Amino acid sequence: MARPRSFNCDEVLLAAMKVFWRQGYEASSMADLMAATGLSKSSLYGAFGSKHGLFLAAFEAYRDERRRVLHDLLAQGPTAFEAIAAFFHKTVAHALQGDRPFGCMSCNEAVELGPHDADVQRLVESDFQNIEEAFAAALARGRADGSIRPGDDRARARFMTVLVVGMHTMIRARVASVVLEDAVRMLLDSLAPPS
Amino acid sequence: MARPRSFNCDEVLLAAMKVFWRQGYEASSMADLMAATGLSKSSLYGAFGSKHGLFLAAFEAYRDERRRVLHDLLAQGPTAFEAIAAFFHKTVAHALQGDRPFGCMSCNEAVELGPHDADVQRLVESDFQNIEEAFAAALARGRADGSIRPGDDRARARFMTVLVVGMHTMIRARVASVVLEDAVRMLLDSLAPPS
DNA sequence: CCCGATCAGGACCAATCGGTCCGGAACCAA
DNA sequence: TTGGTTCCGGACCGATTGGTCCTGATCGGG
Repeated sequence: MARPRSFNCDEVLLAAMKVFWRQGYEASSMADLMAATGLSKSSLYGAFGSKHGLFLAAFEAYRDERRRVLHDLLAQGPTAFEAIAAFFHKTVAHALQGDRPFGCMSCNEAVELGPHDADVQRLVESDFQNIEEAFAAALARGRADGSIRPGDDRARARFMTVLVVGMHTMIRARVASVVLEDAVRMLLDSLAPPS
Repeated sequence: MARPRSFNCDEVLLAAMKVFWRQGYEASSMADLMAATGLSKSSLYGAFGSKHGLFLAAFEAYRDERRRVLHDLLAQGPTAFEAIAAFFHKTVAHALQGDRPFGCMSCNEAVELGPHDADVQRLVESDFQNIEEAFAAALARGRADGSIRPGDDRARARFMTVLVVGMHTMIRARVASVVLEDAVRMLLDSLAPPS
């Protein structure tokens, strides 16, 4: 045929995703995206059609990647309780780290584009659903290994999802980390088996 | 002297606040604000100096108003537990209502401007602090009237703050209300005194 | 070899943005 | 009445935006 694509689509989407994640959709200009991806405007429009198309592709990549990481994190560790504890502590630690106080891209875009963009709303919803399912799976494991107090696991998974969303929003606001630590402690207390 | 101000500053700020609340800062144009406030561009710039100045004034009005409402809501009712339960149920009901799925302005601006605007970050932080204090006061009342299980009230107030922030973000994303209801139920279960 | 596709890069466009300025009408105190 | 102030509304500005189009160089399969 002819000359093939000379760039890696996944790497381009990853670079674009970082820009959108940090700055949001409207605040990210095509110039920013060209610089971050290393591609020319012609190539970006040729491959993704529009800024919005590039955004949706990058957002979808974010969601899929996050789903993988989340399931992996919550599946490891000796017990489900310890996996959950490690996950939340790591989330708080990221907030302290300072170089990445960008929160969660789904939360950010739920706020910015959610009310006006059905495609984005759908992706946000599926990401939140993924989080809930990952927690539900971890709670099921906890029920099996006895590391978590018995309870309504579906409701608890939803509860934890809301908590994670709130934490990420507050991380982006650079709230004092002690607030997050206290919240995590309260959650873990409610999950720990009765002594 | 000369001709006095012919508009009510509070009403203007309230109108501007609604626009910013729903659309965010960047997505709100001066034309939107002129239409909502009923003032001309000249008057707006004369009174507030800039779009950013108008925004900060409107945001501050939001924070102050919210502080009042929150303390009032959590102080009424026969017991602290019932006041807290009513507050969370009302929050969820607002999400169902449909005509106001705008979430919380502080959460929205924490996401949009928080990372880049120190003034906004300060206002967001103080709003979150106000929420925490309102919950702390309610928990103290609950300790006195025996309607709430004893525990670490400061940590619990922070926990509830994170939860509220998460709920508002998810409300803006138009998430299924059952998720919020489950989360509220889990919270109230953890606050209810042992039977 | 050579056609067809992809690349970079810049010219260019219409639209929108926040902000400034000006003219004239409205208003009130002195 | 007069002078200072506020109001509106529109003209105007420079900057930036997403998007289109074109040129030319580059590359690879038939």
